Amino acid sequence: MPSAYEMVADAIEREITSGRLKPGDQIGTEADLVRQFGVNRSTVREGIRVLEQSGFVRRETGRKLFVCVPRYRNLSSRMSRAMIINEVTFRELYETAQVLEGGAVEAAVERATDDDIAAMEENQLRAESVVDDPIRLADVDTEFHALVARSTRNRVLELAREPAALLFFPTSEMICRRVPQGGSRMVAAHREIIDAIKARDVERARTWMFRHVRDWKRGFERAGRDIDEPVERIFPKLSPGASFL
Amino acid sequence: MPSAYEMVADAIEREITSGRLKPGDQIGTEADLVRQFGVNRSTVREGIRVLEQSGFVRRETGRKLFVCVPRYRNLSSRMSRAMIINEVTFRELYETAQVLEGGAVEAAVERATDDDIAAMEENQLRAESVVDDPIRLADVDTEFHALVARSTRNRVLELAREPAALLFFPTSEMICRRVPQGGSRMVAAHREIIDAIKARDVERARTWMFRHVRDWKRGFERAGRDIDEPVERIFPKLSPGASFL
DNA sequence: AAAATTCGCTTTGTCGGACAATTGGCACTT
DNA sequence: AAGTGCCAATTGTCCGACAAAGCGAATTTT
Repeated sequence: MPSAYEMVADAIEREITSGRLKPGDQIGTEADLVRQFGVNRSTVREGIRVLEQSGFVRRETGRKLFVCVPRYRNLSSRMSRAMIINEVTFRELYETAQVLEGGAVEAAVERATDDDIAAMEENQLRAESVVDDPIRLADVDTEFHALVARSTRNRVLELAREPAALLFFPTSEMICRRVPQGGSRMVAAHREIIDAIKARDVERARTWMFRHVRDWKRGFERAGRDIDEPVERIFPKLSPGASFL
Repeated sequence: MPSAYEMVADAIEREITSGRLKPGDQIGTEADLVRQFGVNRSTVREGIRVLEQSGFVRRETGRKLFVCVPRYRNLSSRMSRAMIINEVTFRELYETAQVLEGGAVEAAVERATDDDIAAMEENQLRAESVVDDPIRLADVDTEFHALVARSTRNRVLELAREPAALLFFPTSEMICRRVPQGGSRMVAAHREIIDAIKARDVERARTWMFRHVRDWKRGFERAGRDIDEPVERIFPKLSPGASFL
């Protein structure tokens, strides 16, 4: 027997997943829902919290409850935190990065538009200008990979890599900070990858992405870390600068 | 300024992510939290709903609030629903499946234990026995891929594929039902994959996984579907039989 | 008349208290 | 010691209330 607040949340969620409520639609006020479901406002509010947390509805600055397309960021960030608690190791992260970034760059070679490439070039300019600033460089690197992923025009793939990607940044930052020439190698790899995408050269793109990710692992090892160590609290907090996502 | 219930949720979440509260630990009663945070019980309860939905805490049949390792199933299923609402296409699903299942089988070749292989063999036996029952076969197929993923000993990779995998099942079922000999081809492919894993033959494993996934797409096409069609409501409900996940 | 301001209504966030149902633990019985 | 029944604790839900913040409309100002 599901409790009342669960029924409220489920009922509204069904309205959304079934398409009867579409993104952008407004949901009634709390008082409306009270009347609609015949439960107390406290109960309605608990149901709303569930939906809000699920990402199905959003409230904007204390007002107006409206349906929204669940933005992945929420879910991804929660998955990232789940991974931390589960004490996943750097090795797991690395291996997954090879698979996902390799797959992403392959699809990007196939589908990247001129706009996508322009965005990467712009990113590259910024990368070159902050090559000696570990924090900024790690941030730019994270963005670079997100740009590659977006170029795939594949939201499922983009989504699949995001939880892990959120954990890339903090480690990248640590690596850039501790490994001399890590920055220049990174920028050089990006250059090759962009050129390979431009030339629609899948093999070259995969090769350089592979090297780039392998460098990332080597940097991690040279920084004196054990790759079988949990990524647990290697970093202070989750990607403070990844605001562009 | 964050609202009170958010502060409660954040505070408890920090206790968990920082490691001060460990999985299995009990969190005080609602009354305790009321005293601890100096807010009303309704407020505490809203905060608890948020945490519960995030997967950080769980309540067992109306009692005892305890910290738990966020189990991915919740998050994955939510991501799947998000993908449906975003109207991802079969093509996106297919492309991602190639990347992820290919990567998974490669890691599985490297790390599968005897137990893993035994589980796959057992799964294969069941597959052979239900080769003409589309629903059961699709269910067994989903389990097969989950077994491969588990063999990787890579929770990040396992997690990355799960949201997409939850969408595989319903389409598999449709394909098995509509394409004659789809079942036998599937069983044959599984056989090859298992043998390749046993033989630690990466190339063969990748090749057959690739064929297997490609068959899946072909089945989809032969069933008269357009692969650029949103997977929206191809299926009635989300994986009713995937209880083993 | 157009723009700015003020006033009031609505809605949210929070609070305090209340009650039935369920559960856990404890004392009591066998 | 094991089983049983009672009491206290706890949860789910409800009711009513209030301050703060936003929105709209009426009003005032330019």
